[in-house]
Amino acid sequence: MSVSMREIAKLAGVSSATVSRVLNGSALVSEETTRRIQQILDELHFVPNSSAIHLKRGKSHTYGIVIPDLTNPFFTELVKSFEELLVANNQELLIANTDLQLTRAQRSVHRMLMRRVDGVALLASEYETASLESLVKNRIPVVTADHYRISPGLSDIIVDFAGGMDQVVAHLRSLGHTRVGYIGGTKGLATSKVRSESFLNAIRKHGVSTRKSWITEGNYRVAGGVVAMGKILSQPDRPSAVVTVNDLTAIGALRAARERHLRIPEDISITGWDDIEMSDIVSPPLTTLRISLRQYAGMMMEALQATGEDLTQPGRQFTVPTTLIVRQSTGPAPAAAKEQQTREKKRARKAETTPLSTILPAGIDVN
Amino acid sequence: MSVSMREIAKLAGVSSATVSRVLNGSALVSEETTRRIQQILDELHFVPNSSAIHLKRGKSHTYGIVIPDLTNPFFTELVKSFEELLVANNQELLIANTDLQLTRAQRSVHRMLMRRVDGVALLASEYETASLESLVKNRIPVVTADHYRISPGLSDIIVDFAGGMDQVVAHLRSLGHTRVGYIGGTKGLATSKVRSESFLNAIRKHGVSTRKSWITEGNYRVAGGVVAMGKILSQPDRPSAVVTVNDLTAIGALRAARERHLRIPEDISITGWDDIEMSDIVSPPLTTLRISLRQYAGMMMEALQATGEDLTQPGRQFTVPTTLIVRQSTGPAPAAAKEQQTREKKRARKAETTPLSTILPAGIDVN
DNA sequence: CTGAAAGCGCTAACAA
DNA sequence: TTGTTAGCGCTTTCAG
Repeated sequence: MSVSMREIAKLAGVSSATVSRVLNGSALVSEETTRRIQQILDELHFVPNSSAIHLKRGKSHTYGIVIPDLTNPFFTELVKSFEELLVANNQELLIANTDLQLTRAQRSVHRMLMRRVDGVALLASEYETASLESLVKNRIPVVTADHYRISPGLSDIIVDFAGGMDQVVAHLRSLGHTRVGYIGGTKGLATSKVRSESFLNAIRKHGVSTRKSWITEGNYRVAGGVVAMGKILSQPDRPSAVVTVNDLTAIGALRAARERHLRIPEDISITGWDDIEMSDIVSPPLTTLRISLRQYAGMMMEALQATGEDLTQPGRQFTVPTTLIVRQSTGPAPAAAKEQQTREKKRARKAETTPLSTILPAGIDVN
Repeated sequence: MSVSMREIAKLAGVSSATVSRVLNGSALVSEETTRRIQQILDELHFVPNSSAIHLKRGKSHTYGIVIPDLTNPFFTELVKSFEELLVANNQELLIANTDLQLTRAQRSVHRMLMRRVDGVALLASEYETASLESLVKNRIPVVTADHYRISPGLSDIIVDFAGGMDQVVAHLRSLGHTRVGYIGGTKGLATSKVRSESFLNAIRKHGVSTRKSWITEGNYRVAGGVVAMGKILSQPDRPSAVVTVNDLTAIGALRAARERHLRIPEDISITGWDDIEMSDIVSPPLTTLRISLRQYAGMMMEALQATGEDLTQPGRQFTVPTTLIVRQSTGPAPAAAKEQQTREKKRARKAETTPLSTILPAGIDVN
């Protein structure tokens, strides 16, 4: 076992209360004793036991975050932003990775409960009501992502899918695309449904056409994008652009297209969503929708703190906006259905019809 | 505050000791009381307070891991493996991201100390002696990465850089490369030095030449690779292959080469290190050295547990091997110094001189 | 089979 | 300015 306050006190010839006072900088302890105690503290490398403090004070100063996939950059980047915020506020972060497994999600929540965390950000989408319920029952503030539901102690942050889809589709339309496909997220998740509906609405609004066989599902990961894009590309009649549900999916789609020797964006345009660091690094760099992670993390904090004050409050609904980032994975649509024949023409027209306003690479400091 | 055992006890008309017994499944409590207590437990969604348990039992059942960059896939993938191991062992993982800032590293270690973690994996390289020292002084088992030093309570895991460099350089040599450049890691870090020396040794051994201006430094990130590769490529006389210190650096190098319209591997070959998931996704997929993260995580566990038993033991030195994964970022060397002229010839010879034994993509389940 | 009591390391009245 | 005391929520002898 490590050193305890009592031992320090004994060595200094004072009571543990005095040591505690020195440790907390508080109170008016004589300079003399302070110095003496401080010296012993340093010598013995004393570090207070947080469990004891927590037990006594009843505050854990810890927030939890439950994410579905630690290897998805969107989440790690978000975790990073959130952690920075917490550290600045003298709080700790407990991270739990569920790997999309229900049991792991439940255990994670259970651990957070045991820790008596001050709040939980639940970004896993496969949680069932049980986890959420026990959190709420235990009066712990919760903030969810794209859950589309709030209640006392439960806030929610939704991404503006409608607005974002509107932006991408408008962008594609302005490039001349009228036949657009879609790769969505895991089937059965509420957020997947909202996203695909937003896509369909945008399609309708902008007079762009699609067809059932061009609407596919992925799993928010690269592999899912590869498979889904394969399905779209194996059809005799292909769309000239494919909108995907997130950057990892888009990267998979890119890969599938490359395997079939299609040029991007000359033969087919692809868009992503999230603007993870990687999206500017793949070839070609992805046109995507950026979500400000600082903003997102800030909303999580705000939601958790607000609810923390008063658990009877209804909880808040936040909406995080998206920004269209145009890079090289989208370009003018091939003129006609038989793309092959139009390459020459297209090259000639390229200079005038390319409204690509490229922005600086994100997250890459080249100098 | 949440429900405590005492309240449960009161409701069940028993003492808290009995409730504790039921909770721990232990002892011989009558079925009748067990059932009665269990019901109340369920009804009230009771979850024990881990701080109290920790305080009482003196065991935190928590390990800590300090990493320099949460957005570097190598680390997140490692964290994931490590966490899986821990969860299987009923332990928890406390993650700390230092973002390469010394103060953050120190604070992280301090938090781990407060938590009385059972062991710490210190993967940050910028830690100064102070952090390590307080860990050791507090009798907490520590395992470091590429620290090249062990002592009582302090184990170390080193990657077999010598062996790995030998493999890459041999591979390049067999492809006809005799002029090879190198992009290393952040200057001043011990591990960077070991890596570059390993490279130089391998170069010598295989009769490959390099030159001072081809030996550059990055920062283990994409941006550093871009800059370093830029320096190499801006020289009138270029190497035909560049070995880099990790995959992120290699990806940066790839990017820099692409910006200069060089074809890879036709014009220049590039190798990475780590075999992160992304390395098989970029274009072209990277030839790299794989480090088994399961193995690495297993070693961390083993080291921590072994030292945990007996802190007077000297600590162990582990070496993790590497496996060369050949993908498409390396190919036959251009025949002569003036690469441009040899393209045609090379194409003709390609069939016979290409010993690329491509392996299946890692981490991508296409079906 | 169950309860009483002590104590893990710390803080916060309240006294002195 | 400092010490005494009680107690946070739990486990664990030791009695009964």
